[in-house]
Formats: sequence, structure tokens, C-alpha cells
Amino acid sequence: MQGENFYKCLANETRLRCLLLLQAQEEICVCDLADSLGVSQPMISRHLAQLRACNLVSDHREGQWVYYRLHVELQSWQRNVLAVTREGLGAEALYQEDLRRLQSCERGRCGDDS
Amino acid sequence: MQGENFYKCLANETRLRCLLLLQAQEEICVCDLADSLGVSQPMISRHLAQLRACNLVSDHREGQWVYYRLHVELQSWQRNVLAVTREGLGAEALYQEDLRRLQSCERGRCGDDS
DNA sequence: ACAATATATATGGTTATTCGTATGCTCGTA
DNA sequence: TACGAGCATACGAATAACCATATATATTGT
Repeated sequence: MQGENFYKCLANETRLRCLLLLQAQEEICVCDLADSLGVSQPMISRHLAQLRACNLVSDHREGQWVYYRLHVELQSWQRNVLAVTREGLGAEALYQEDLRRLQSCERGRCGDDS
Repeated sequence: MQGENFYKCLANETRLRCLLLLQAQEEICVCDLADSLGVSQPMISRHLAQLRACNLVSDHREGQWVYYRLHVELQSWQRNVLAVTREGLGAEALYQEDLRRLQSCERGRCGDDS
């Protein structure tokens, strides 16, 4: 069934936090996701692999970094679920702190734009 | 965390099907849910107990029947997730058949209205 | 009180999930 | 070529989820 696997992806805190961050910022590399959530690299990587297998996210490599983003072909109802979830949960401290840490990742490498 | 348990409830086909039916019809008794989904009574009961424990549904007894409905105090974002899911998945054959069987349950006892 | 119906829970076993740790792979650079 | 950084995966162990079956509780009718 379609919906079951989708919701299994959302049924884990780490994966849900990733998906919420990927709504706030178009693409994020693995190490920034790991730092933002404060979890290990293999753990993030494993959960991202699952999101990838379910076509919730897509990845592309840039040099040594792999960037993830919400899959372009995500079904619209799935995208809506994510948006609604963000509206409902985004204000909670956990997600606010994820966001704050993500933004400080970005600040750490400013100036490398073309 | 709030969202994780919520999505764990949706991450099982039986529970998701129940929740979709409960959007189509305000309240449904256990035996009608079991018949509509074609699953055993203990199985339905166990999953309903989980939905109840997570405050997604509420129950009330009427004689020998116990009726379930979406919990009145369901958070609005959660209600929205369910509505969006129904829009996205409701057309699939599985859910259509659930609905059809539910309606035939109802027809089976028409005439007992006051 | 007894039987029948509707529902809930307990029990035991199987499968899935999850995680930490170790290891492999790829790319950039010295 | 060798090394380090970033990422993916394999493996083993612990926990959780799931189901079928059996049993318990509550209600209604006889």
C-alpha cells in the first residue's frame, strides 16, 4: 500500500526531523543534517537511505558532499502532509533548535558562494 | 515527542484504514469496522486500543456495541493530515472497497432509527 | 441463572525496527 | 600514491510491532 510506507517513514523522530528541516531549506548535506539533529553520521545516513528508498527525498553529490532534498516528484498529498505537520509541530522547541543549529552550520561556511 | 506517536498510529494499514473510514462516517462500531476491513475482531480491537491510547479516537458504549469516532479534541493539524490523506489515497481501490462494505453494514440494519 | 453476542485483553511466537560499531567507498589534495 | 573527509553499508544485539489463538468481561434476552 502507498500510505503505509509513507507513514512508516514519518513514524521515526529522526526521519521526521529531517523532513521538517528539508522544508525549511531546499537542500542539506548529510553532515549538516547530522550536526543539526545531533546524531551520528551512520544513523543519519541509514535513515536518509530509507527516505530515499521510499522516494521521499533525492540526493546528488557535489564533490565529497551529498545533498538531500525533498523529492521533486513527491505526491502532492504527501507534500501537503509534510506542510501541515510543519505548521502543527514546527513551533516546538525540538524543531526550533534543529533549525537554529542548521542555520549556524550554514553561517560556518559563508563566503564560499560563487 | 508528539508527532512520532501520531505517525506510528498511521504507519499500519489496519489503523489507517480505520481512520479513513472514521472520516467518512462519524461513528462506527467495532464489528462494522472488522467487517468492513475483513479482519478479525481481536485485531481490530487491539488497533483501536492503540488509537485510543494515543487520543486519536474516542469510544462510547451503546448497549452491547462500542462505537468509535475521531477524537473531538484531535489537534487541528492532525485532523488536517487525515483529511489530506483521505484526499490523496481515498480513491484507491482498497479504501473504496472498505467504504462500500461499511455502507452495506449500515444497510443491513436500516429501520432501527427512532 | 444461562446462553449468546459484542468487545477487550493476555499469551506466545515471529518478524521488523532501531542502534552502535566497524568497515568500505568516493572524492579532493598533498 | 597516500591520506583525510564525507558518506554508505554490513553486522550483531536489543527492542518493538504484529498476529493468531485463547480467554475474560459486559450486555441482552430467555
